[in-house]
Amino acid sequence: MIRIHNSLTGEKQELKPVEPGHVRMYSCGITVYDYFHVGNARMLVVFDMVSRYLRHRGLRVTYVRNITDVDDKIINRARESGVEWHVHAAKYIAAMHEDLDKLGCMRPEREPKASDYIAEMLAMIGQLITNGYAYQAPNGDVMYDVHKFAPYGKLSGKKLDDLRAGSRVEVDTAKRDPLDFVLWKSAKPGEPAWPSPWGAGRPGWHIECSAMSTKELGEHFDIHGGGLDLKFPHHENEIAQTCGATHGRFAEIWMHNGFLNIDNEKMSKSLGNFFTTREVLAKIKHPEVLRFFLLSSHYRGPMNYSPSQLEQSEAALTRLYMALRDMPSYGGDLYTSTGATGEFAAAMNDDFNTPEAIAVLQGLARELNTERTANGESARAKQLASELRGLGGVLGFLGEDPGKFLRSSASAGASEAADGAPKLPGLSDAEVDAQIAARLDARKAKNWAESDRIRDVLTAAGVILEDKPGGITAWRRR
RNA sequence: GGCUCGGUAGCAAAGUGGUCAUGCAACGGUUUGCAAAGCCGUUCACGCUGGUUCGACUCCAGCCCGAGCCUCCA
Repeated sequence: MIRIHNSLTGEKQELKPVEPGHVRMYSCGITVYDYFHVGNARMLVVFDMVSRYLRHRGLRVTYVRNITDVDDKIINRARESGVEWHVHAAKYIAAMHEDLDKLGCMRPEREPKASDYIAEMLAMIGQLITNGYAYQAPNGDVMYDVHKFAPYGKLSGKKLDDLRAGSRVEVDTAKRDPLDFVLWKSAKPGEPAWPSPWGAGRPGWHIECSAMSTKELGEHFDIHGGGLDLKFPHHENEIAQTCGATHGRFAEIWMHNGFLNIDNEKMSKSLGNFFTTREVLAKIKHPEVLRFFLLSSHYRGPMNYSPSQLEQSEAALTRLYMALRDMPSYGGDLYTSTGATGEFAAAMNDDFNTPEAIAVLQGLARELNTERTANGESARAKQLASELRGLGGVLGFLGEDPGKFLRSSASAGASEAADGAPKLPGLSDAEVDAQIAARLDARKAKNWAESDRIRDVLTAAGVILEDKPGGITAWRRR
């Protein structure tokens, strides 16, 4: 039984797919005006993890994650770059896919782009007007009439009066109520526009997700996710739109991931604490380190991004890979478990408790180490290795060849390392092997001074040696 | 002001009414030519104040501190 915290009720509830055995989930993807930042990465990794786990449990999953490709920021950036908006968007969609592949995020079943769903949005807006939930304002914009939708505010726990009391909402005479939001923006010179019954224009942001999710998943599906900041107003508005137009039930469970903060503050450009995923990936040993970090705390809580925490994640992940080193990939049956699989499932079934699931992996690594020390590559060791690799795979890591992972290092320019240590001179694998061969000769001659000198050189280059029985020296990069 | 969510050992981070999280770091042991890695062991906790209880970090109340949302935002 999989229990998930539902933002709509504030409680955990059992996942019971509307269509038995088939989970349909939607998450609000990103707006492709730039490379996405590590906060976006958290949301993308979290919902990838959710979809992976549900699949792992044997459920059929249809995961839809949209791409917002029509938006003020895109239009502005495109203008600055002197290209058409869709050209700008296409560039960052390609970049997004590159970064997502590195992060180990599987492609969702569908990745609808807002600009391909204009017809569906117009149909929905028309239906909202018919149903009395929307009106065209004097300036030509079509607005949602918040008053007409009684449950408005349920998701975010807000009341219309309270929202107004907050009153940071700017006065807009085109609106009947300050909280009314735009469904269709009338065209402005130089902006993309599509014809509509209310004049040429482009869609408001909120209607995009209502149109795409219902078109792809129907009016009643299982999970709708996104970042905590989308809870209000975006998701609130989506509910108002979809339910207003279809009178359907829309999403059963709403999931929201917490923020990724920098120095305990939300990332923002004004504070200058803004990191793109791309630049972070360039600084770390392996992309899985970032994924591991993002899953090392529970998805709903806030988490803090810092180089030292990335280093801790690297160390923890390295420990897992060390346990798997020189263990070939056995095709063993994951489900004939040592018990860890059950513990892992119990953790994940409880609202996707990835930190606890990772603790299970660490326990498995310890058992594997102990077993290998005692009995070498025994049947049990193979079982443990297979299980560790398999369960890690459910979370989307431990997919790399251990030797390759351990010998990888941050790409050039990044060895300034999190702690500000000076950049280290790099050595190719072949150079390292040559040095080790030379050291082995020195060791055979019991020339410890020379042996240690060579090791010091390698250490300075970020290479750690491990002498094994039988004159074998394993190595890895730190 | 309204509405949320947090405060766990040096750093991160789970969890529970009554022996254990887990990882990193530190210390000791084992091992090693010396290391590294592994294993074993040790140190270091549950914001404050009351209450309930045989017993609370875990439940309740109050308080303090921090963050977020109420405006585009993962």
